Amino acid sequence: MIKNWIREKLIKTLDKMGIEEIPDFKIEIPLNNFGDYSSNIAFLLSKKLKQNPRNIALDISKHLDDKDYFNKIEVAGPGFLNFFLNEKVYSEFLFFEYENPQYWKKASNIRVLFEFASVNPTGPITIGHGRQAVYGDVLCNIFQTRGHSVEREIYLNNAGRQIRLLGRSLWVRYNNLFKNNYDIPEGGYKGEYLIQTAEKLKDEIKDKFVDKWDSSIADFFNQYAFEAMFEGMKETFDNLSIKFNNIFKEKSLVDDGSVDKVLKELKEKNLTYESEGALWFKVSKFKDEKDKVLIRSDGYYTYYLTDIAYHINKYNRNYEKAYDIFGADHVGHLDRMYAALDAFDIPESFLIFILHQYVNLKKNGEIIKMSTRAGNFETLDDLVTAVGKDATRYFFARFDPDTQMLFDIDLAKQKTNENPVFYVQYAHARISNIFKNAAEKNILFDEIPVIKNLSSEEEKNLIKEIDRFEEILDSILIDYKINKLTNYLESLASFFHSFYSKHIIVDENDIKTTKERLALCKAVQNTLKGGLSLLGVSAPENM
RNA sequence: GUCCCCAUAGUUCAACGGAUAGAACAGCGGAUUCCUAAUCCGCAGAUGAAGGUUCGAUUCCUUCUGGGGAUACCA
Repeated sequence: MIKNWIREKLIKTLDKMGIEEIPDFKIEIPLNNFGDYSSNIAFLLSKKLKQNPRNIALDISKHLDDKDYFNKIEVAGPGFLNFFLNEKVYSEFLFFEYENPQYWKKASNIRVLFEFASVNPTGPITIGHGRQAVYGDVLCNIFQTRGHSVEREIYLNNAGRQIRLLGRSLWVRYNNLFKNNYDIPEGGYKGEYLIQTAEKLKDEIKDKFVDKWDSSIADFFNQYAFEAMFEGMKETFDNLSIKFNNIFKEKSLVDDGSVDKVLKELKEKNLTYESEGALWFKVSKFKDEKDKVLIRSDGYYTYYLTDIAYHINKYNRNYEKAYDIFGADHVGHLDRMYAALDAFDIPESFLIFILHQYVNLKKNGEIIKMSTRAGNFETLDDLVTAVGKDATRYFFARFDPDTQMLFDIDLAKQKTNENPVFYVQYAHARISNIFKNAAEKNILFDEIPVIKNLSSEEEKNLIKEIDRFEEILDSILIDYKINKLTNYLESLASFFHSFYSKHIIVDENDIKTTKERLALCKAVQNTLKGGLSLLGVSAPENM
């Protein structure tokens, strides 16, 4: 990276000047005429050296004399160091890019687990869930490409209370088909999708369970409903190209005794007690939180209990780290989970929670609340059908996970051209076309030329922008804000479109410059393609 | 009440504590004998309020206001 190269030059220079303990300074791409790159180092040194920043900057600029690479080093304003680079630097970077087409990919050596999209399998995936599914998938892609061996896992709650409510709700719908009126239970699922499932079931078993109900019939309905819902989920994820390495079912933890083992150990450690007929875990012993129920007074295990067993299971699978991606409603879950891990001597650093805010939907100009239970929601499938996979994925990836997003459904479904994904894709397609055009004129792009004529603002901007790619990816590893990637691609595309409209790229009268510009186009295209592929969005040759 | 996120242009979003707060859409005005006008160029338009820290604050701290979430024997 060019930035790192300047950073090293600066550090060496400071060393030469006898300055020790160099603070963590910045190299930035400044606005307008403040050079190609600039640094704030002088401000940070000013306190220590008890000099005004301007003088320090002047001093550094005198010592940093590398005429081969810097055309000019300027001290500006209160003490910024502004670097004007020689074309040679750009040329070398482009050459490197060309020699290593996917230079941003790092070998995967850190084994991590990502859990995301663990929605309750009690109905169709909603648009709200779509945000998390896309978010998780893209984040995994970025971790994977920057040196992590990522496993994607989805956890399905198929053992607890809601699956029973779901089963019973299905049974009611099934009976309704035979004109038997039963009511959907309190807290049950009222969405119409269960009617369709009931119809399918009716075809299969006819009137076998009409007016009949016992625990084994309940098990049958629970299982049938779960499988049906899960099939639907898989299809939805498939349509968005979201795949999981592991599908982890809550029930397996009950069946293989993991949950009982957790209970036994907690009891042995004297970390549980009974109260009001329920079994509680002493969360307050570890965190400033209320104690929590593990087993309800009606005998059902809580989500919390099975989730403890689940995370112990994760830990025993020897990942370097486990990441849980949850919606904002899970904030309360964090400290409880850490308390439980603590009880089993699992370090907090093993588990990282990544929370994202909700999606608010706007329909017919009104903001609506979604509820799977009430049967009042918009499905993700409808959205994908209406606008396509690329636009859906790009749209969700585009928002800062920490902010609530307002999603205007009508707008999204109709005016798909408003989605900036097309802007980025168009830049890619345009470049493909340039190469087609060059080939038609028999200008071959075989090897990268020595860059000598790329000195316009547009060309330098493009190279600098390409150079930012790795930096953007790495910063996402730290703050998990994947919207930086879409921002970046839009910016790169914008620089390209601007360059394109000002310069003729394929020019038969100037083969030399043409080849250099083709090299630049190749690098832009390569980066666009790389970024889009991390987003799971296609990079079309034609539009 | 307490805790967690958020508040930027008419709208939807940007901006590792840096110089003149960027885009997109909407609005207004331009550009195509030449590689795709799904584009480009120009105009107009914004940091919720009040303090504080700093050479410098949209960014950090405090208070307030407004929105969302949590505070379940829901998951």
